[in-house]
Amino acid sequence: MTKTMKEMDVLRDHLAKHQLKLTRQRELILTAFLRQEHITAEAMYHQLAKKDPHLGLATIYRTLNLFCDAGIAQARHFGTQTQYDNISHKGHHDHLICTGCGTIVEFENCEIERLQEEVATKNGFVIQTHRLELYGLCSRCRH
Amino acid sequence: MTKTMKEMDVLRDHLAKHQLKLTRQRELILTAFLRQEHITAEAMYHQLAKKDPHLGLATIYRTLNLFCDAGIAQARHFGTQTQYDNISHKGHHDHLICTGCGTIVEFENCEIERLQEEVATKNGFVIQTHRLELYGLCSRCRH
DNA sequence: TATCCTCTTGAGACGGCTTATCAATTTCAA
DNA sequence: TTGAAATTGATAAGCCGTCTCAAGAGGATA
Repeated sequence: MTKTMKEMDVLRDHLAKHQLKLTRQRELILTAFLRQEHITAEAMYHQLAKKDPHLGLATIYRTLNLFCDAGIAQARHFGTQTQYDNISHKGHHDHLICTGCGTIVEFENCEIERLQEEVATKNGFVIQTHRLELYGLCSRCRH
Repeated sequence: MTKTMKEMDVLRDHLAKHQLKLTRQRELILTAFLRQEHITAEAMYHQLAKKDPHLGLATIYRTLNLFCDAGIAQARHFGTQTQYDNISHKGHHDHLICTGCGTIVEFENCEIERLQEEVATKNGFVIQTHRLELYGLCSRCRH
């Protein structure tokens, strides 16, 4: 079973549970979405314009938000725009963000993830996803 | 020397260095800002409406952004709004958020914070602030 | 302290991003 | 195949934050 199919099943499951329907547009957007780690609605709009010139921007926003509800995507506000992160990659990508120049460095740290699990367990939670963003100045912006 | 005075001096210093002026509004907003850990422009607008009904929202935005330039505050996008964090505030907490019922549990974990510093240093960053949110199901919502 | 140049303010216009509206279309269970 | 219900595309509307500009305030200088 490919990764794409796994996500598609998650979507199908969510749709069934909520009396929603699987449409051509939702399949198209999911397929495109799974090819990236994160993307904005606007960027996807341009990316898909070739494949379906009539696909509306509103539909993309609606669909990406649907993916968030289904647990496939996660919205992250950065600057004035919303980034939609692919959660299946997300588990291992946190962000260091320079408040000076906006540079984003991705990192992963198993030890931090382990401690997160520990905190969650201590509070009776089971983690589905998380968001960790460190804001500061990169070496260049400090001078 | 009180904490308020220390921040006020930082502001004065920044103003002097950039040929800016210390106004009644800037003093008022700084005093209010230092009383909180983080606040939105809109919230501060309502908070200060009693003290100065003519204080404009644009002035609050401009002033909070000025504080960011001066290194007193830090802007962080949260939801659709911008949160202005008080950088000198140390008692920072992170959040465990239940995706089932919306319950939010605050926690702090020194070990995680230490590891964050480590990651930042390794990448040449100096952290100003951070945000850590763990999303999952609480014990009640799992059943 | 009075003067004067410059910076700041307040009010509202403006612009970018996202969501709401609604008639036409599509999905899918029966 | 049919029909109720969900979805779509186009665009209007809404929200948040910034810009504009005339009126007002700060503060260096004498």
